[in-house]
Amino acid sequence: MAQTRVRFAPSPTGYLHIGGARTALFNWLYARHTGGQFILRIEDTDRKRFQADSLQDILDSLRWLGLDWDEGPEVGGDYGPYFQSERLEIYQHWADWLVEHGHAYRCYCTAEELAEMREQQRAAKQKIGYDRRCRWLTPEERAAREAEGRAWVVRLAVPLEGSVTFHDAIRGDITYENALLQDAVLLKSDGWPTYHLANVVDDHLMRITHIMRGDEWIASVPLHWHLYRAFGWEPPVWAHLPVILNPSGKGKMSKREIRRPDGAVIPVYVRQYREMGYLPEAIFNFLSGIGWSLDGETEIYDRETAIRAFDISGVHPSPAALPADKLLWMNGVYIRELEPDDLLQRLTPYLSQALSLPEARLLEDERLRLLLPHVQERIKLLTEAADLLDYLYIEPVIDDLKALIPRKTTPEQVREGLSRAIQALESLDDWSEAAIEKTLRELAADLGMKAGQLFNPIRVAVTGKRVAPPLFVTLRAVGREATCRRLRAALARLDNSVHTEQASL
RNA sequence: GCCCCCAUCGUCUAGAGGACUAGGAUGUCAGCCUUUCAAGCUGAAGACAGGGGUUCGAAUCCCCUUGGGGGCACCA
Repeated sequence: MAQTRVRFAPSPTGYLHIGGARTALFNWLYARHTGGQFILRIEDTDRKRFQADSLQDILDSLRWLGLDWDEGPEVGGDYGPYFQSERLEIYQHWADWLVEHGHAYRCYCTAEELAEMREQQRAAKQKIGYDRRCRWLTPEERAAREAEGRAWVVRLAVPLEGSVTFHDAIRGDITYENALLQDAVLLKSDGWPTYHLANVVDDHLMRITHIMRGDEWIASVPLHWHLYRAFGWEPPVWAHLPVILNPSGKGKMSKREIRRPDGAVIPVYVRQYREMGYLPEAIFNFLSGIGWSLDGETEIYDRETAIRAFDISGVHPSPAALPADKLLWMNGVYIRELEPDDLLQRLTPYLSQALSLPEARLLEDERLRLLLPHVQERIKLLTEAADLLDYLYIEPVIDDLKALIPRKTTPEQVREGLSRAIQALESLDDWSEAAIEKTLRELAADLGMKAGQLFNPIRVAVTGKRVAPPLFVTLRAVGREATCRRLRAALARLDNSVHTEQASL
């Protein structure tokens, strides 16, 4: 059997969508599984919707996910060009060919005429659709219109009767009545092709063996089928992937950012996931599990494992809601599996941005390395790390003094605890975790307080947060001087508040 | 409106007529651990959309209903 050749054919009308990424991923997996080629083709025939920065985003996002292409932009290949905008003569040639062989015809209708036709159809409650008026033009009528210099499009002359049955590798046989089909436009009046023509011509010329794409394309397969037949070409294998639905399960995944009832933002572009601190390997793993599963048991697996196991026959046809909470969990799993150095490398750009610090300074900061393992098991997104580390670089602000007072603890106890902690820590010779722990535990016992009653106020005083990495390593990282300074500051605020806020405390 | 596709826990899924008392994961809840929060460990609740067939036997096959999704452009 000939080598497998699959393609991902995005349109540069927007950033790479998560659903598009899944389509690309499945194609890529199949190419790698079969040892075939994965081709990237840019379908830029819609000049109205073209967005200049989207092409770069698509390339960047695919590379970020590790979906490398064997032929396509910036890579080349033997079947180029890979931009449809550079293949216009090819489409025009084949459009002419179809007209000459009676499979297509020139239609001279203007947009106004078509609008009027639809209006009449609506009024008469007839079926809406092109009535093929130009299909039946006599040679004389045609010549007259050409002589007038009227603009024309090329339309496919679909059979009026009969039906098409084609096979879908995921869904089986699907039948459409020809009578329901439109004489679709193949070549626009500006000489550019529509999707239908360009797609069929390119897939054939590029020797594509399998078409895997979103199932919103199913309805246009009959048209393509007729095109292949008119050309006398062998159609590839079709496999229509289930669409990804919104996390709510309602409707196809939005094209733009969506918001959950609880206010959480569900990103839809790959770049948004990257910005939020998702790992590419987590996205890869996650996406592969929508509409396909490795074995029904294993959730976490690497790309080699997925490549080995992937097959079109394992793709199941039903639409799936994007399980956003599962992705978050999975990202946490991948973060926890990272080697410390790797984690630091990946974290640095996010920290640098959040804390406005140069990356170099972060990379050489030993205190960061000390805290890193503890941050690692507490974050599910790379962007969450800053909140667990910022007190290393900025003096904490305690907005709410109540945060200093644990439950079942009096302000007096806290004041006593902080005050004694300062004394004990200032005179501590050995600023190690073990020594700090021993000191503070003994102090708590001495004061007759539970560990938390003493530790929690210290945590808040030193980090400004109720939630932070474990206390002793945190104090070690922050350093004796800063620790004691912050404890004193907290104590002072507490003393100060006795007069002004006593009632509320 | 017409056409097409789809249908297992809230969600992602396993399930190719008997191995199903329907498995895994996530999420939720409870407990343990514990200096906070996580992580980890235990445990619990939670699904074959409904109705007809076919068959000795149906989550699995067929039909209908219902529900969901998609398509009907000189967009892809």
